[in-house]
Amino acid sequence: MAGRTRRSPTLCGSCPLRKMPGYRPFSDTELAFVSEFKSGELEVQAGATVLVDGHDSPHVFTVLEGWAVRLKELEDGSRQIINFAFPGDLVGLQSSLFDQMQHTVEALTPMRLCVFERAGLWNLYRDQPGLGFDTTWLAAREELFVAQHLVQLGQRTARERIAYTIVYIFMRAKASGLAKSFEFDIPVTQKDMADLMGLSAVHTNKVLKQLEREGLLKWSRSMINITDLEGLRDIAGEMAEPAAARPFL
Amino acid sequence: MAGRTRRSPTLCGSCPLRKMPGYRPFSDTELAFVSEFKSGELEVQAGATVLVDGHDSPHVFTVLEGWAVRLKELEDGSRQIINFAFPGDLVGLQSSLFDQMQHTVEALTPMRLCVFERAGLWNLYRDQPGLGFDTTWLAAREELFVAQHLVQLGQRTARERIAYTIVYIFMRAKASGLAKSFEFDIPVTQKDMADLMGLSAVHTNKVLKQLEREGLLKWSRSMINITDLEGLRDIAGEMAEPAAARPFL
DNA sequence: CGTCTTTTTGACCATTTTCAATCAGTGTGG
DNA sequence: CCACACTGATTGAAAATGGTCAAAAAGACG
Repeated sequence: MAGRTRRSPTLCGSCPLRKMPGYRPFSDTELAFVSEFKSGELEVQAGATVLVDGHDSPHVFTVLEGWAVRLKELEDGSRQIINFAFPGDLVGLQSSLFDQMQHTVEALTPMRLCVFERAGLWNLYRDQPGLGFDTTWLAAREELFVAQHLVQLGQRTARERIAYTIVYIFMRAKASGLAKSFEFDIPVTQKDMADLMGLSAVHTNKVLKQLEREGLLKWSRSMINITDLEGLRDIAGEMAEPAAARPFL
Repeated sequence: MAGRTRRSPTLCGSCPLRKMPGYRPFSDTELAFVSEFKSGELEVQAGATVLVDGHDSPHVFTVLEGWAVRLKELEDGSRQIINFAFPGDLVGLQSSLFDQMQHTVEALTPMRLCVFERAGLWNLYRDQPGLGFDTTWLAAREELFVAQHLVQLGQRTARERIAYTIVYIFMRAKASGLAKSFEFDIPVTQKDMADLMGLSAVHTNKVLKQLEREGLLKWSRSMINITDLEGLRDIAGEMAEPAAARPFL
């Protein structure tokens, strides 16, 4: 729960996400509502825990900057990453709907998150049906992504899963402005990738090295360079993503 | 897409689900809205395909009676079951939100589904914010279930996954009135269980037999008898479910 | 009954895990 | 600036969980 309120909160009117292509623009009344709804900004360091499994939170957040993971930790110490959270993604909705988080949210990079009072969520549905609709859209898209991950774990080989993960991360990072080209910062360890795809870190490394030998990618330190996206896509298989401009709060 | 309109559609006012414990009751205006929103009823046979992956559907459905599976079929013929759909569950929302289904929905038993026009969904958000909220609730719960499955596939052994699945099915079937006691009809083949938990049918069978030898359950034909729920729970591990009374449309 | 699907079992195989060690990169304090 | 510590990456060898193949048994259905 490390973090502090920021000195100069971003104004919704000049929200950097709204300028990005692929993000649905707001109407004036929506903008006014969200500006009012937003109660603050949370800034956390890399590695910080934003939300804790099993706990309640009075807030919902929208990622403004940075990457996070949503993950589940088991008693035996193993962990399963459920998905990443990128800018524009909502985190903590579970807490508002079910009174308690069912997973933990951890920052992979320094992050800034818009803070909303859970209590105000109801007003959103009442006053801004379009934003209510958007919230459902975001929740359903999240389900879609998790289901796609499930398909990988259930039916595909380690090689396919790894290729899928690379393409998935690239696609999402690109869409959220965190990757400008085929070479980009990836604040994800090989262990993280292993924990996402249900593999051991050792085997993940072996497969990655093999893909590297085949000239598909190059991963050094926290930088990845995708040298053959089409090749990776072929291995990865189907990668559905909603076409429409995505909403966000 | 087999199915036909039913002779005598169920009236929302006398919806059997509303009488079930654990289902959130409607207010009068909500009831009136949904009665109007409901445009028909779809009755299908066991094995019928309700919604097809990759296709668009002008409808959203609420399961009124019966079980379905939501699944993804791969090019190589393998399939991954994403989740079951029980009475009260919404299916086809993806089609309304993303213009196309990202999975197939198949009936496991004869089913009846309430039909809603996708075009009317927007009115629901506008006129009945509470129901809009409920729709988000349902979508988020679905994500929660899929994430729980993901954790099983990623981190747990075959034995644990099978025990988890049995308990999960029991819990959901009980809550939706499809299981009255520890012994109930289970219209799920061992292959289905395998396809849900990312295992082979052969290994699934071996594990099930082992659990049977240990006196935890008995599964003959399409009937399952849970003889030691606590034992299964111990193996299954954490089984989160939202406590609050669930909404439905 | 005869056919089809599903379940069951045994034998063998292999993808992936676990274990063990080394190496590389990064950060810290003296 | 260097020794030390720590985390993450890399590699090889051994072990194992779970998969594939094959075939028979048991239901289900017309």
